[in-house]
Parts: sequence; C-alpha cells; structure tokens
Amino acid sequence: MITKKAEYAIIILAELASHPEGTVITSKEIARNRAIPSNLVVQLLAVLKEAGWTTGTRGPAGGIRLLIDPSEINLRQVVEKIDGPIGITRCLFSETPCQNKTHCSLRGIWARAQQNMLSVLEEVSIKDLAEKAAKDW
Amino acid sequence: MITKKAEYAIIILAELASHPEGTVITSKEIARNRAIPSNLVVQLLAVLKEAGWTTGTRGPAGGIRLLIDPSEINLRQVVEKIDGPIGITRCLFSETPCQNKTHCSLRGIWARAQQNMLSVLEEVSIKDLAEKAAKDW
DNA sequence: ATATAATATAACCAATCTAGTTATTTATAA
DNA sequence: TTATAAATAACTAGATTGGTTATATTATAT
Repeated sequence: MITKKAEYAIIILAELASHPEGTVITSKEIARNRAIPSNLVVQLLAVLKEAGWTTGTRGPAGGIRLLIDPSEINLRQVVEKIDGPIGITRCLFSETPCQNKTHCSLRGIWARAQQNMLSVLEEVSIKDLAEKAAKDW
Repeated sequence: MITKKAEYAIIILAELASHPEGTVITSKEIARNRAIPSNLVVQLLAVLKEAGWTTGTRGPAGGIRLLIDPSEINLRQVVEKIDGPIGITRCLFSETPCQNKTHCSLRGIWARAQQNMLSVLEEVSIKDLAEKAAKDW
C-alpha cells in the first residue's frame, strides 16, 4: 500500500509548488495549511531534502523552498522515495520468480497490473497536481 | 498490498480447476502440489467455501472440489474475498473524500491508478490462469 | 552577544496487519 | 469402531504504519 507518509510528501511538494518561486515557507505553515502533523512534516522534509528536491534555511525568516522544477517530478518518484520500491504483492519484491513450480504464472499478471497503476502515477507531476488543486480548492 | 493469502487462494482455485470436473482432491494434496502451508490451505478453503466456490466432503475418500465454472470467477473477486476491499491508499477506503480542503485532488488520481490495476485482475479468470499454468509448468 | 525561530536528526511507541501455527471438533468410508 | 479427512476457532511472533518525543544545530533580528 502507498502509505500516508508518501501521500503527505506529495502534498508538501504541491504546497511548495503553489508558492512563488524563490520564496520560502516554514514547515509549520505547511503543516497548518495542509493539516499534516507538524512533526511528520519535519520528518518528511528530511527525506525530500536528501532527494535533492527541497532545501531549508534556518533561523528567523528561514523556511523551506523547492530546488527543482515541479513539472520534473512525478508522483511515482515521490512515493518510491518515501516508501521504497512499490509492490502490489510480496512476489514482486523478490528479484527472481518463485522456483516452486519452475515459473509462476501469476507473477506476470501482477507485474502487468502494477505497471498499469504506476503509469498513472508517472503521468502526473507535482506541478499538475498543484495546478489541479489550485482550481479545486 | 495484495496478501500472500489472497495469492494462495488463487493458486488453490487454479489447482482445483486443473483437475477433471467432479473429481476431488484433498487439502493436503493441494498443499503439497503448490507448496502452500497445509494449515493455511485449510484456513483459506473455509473462506472459499463461504463464497460458494468450493465444497468439501469429509472422511476417507473425501476432499475438495470446485462448485463453479472457473471461467466465471476472476482474480479481483478472489483477492477481495480473502483480503477485503482493495485500496492502494488509505484514502480510498474512506467513503467520502477528506474534508480538509473541500476536495482532495489526489483522490481522483489514486482512484484512476487503482482502477487501472484492477482492470487487469478483472480480465483474468481462474480458468485463464489454470490454462496458462498448464502450459508454463 | 544572545535570545529566538527555525531546520535537522534520532530514537521511541502503540496499534494494526501479516503469515502463519496449534488445538479441537465433526463427518464418513471401510 | 477406527482411521481419515474437512471444518472451526483461537492464538502468536514479527513487521509495518502513523505517528510522538527529545535533543541538537544553525542563522538572524534585536
């Protein structure tokens, strides 16, 4: 399952993308604006920073800003950065097909189902989402 | 995530479908043939029976047999019977969109991604799988 | 200089889920 | 009546999830 943390991370990036380029916003503001537990925002920002997507400046008047063009990052990338590799079944996490019966017929079906799902997430960028959200909200 | 139990249930049904109609096979044989823990087979058969897909006769010469045409049941049905409703995110389990910000833009994307995945599982029947397995194995 | 506002890092935790195991009961063919 | 098989129910260790708590570090406004 795609965790709530991954969903939060996407929302954090979308929030950042919705602010003018170059400006900063504090992690507490992000938490307040998007109703995410403040400590979780901090925790997730550490991972987003590690990915090279955000950066923060400390001290008064400090805050977080995007380092990347939000059209360059898609939802699959964010989910995988937070949750690790995606697998709709345990089977798909193992490198090799199960050797029980030479070859597992199910594996190909799971892989196809999963790829169908992932392609949707790959098609949607943080920018797309931020724009969609701006319209809806 | 689709659990191993759901995967086992599918494999059990495929195993049953691979035997001549009307004949029975014991749960232990299923377990042995497919390398599934024997106790789990028993546990899963209880659910498959509840669904009306299998039936068992007790005692010596007893065993399990299919009650339905294996082309009439698809992988999504089995997964949902064993695991309950499928949701690639927690969000999709709640009936209503989150009310935080009027309407969650992500929800529609998750739903589309999930439906893309489910459509693959809906297209494959137990019969398809059993035939595919017979070829591969 | 120094208090303060902010990011950053790490460790911890309760609740739930997963993939089983164990034990007992019931039905039936020989 | 006994061995064999399904059926039912309860239990369990380990992992995962969605957080919380505590502490350290840094930059800047005054």
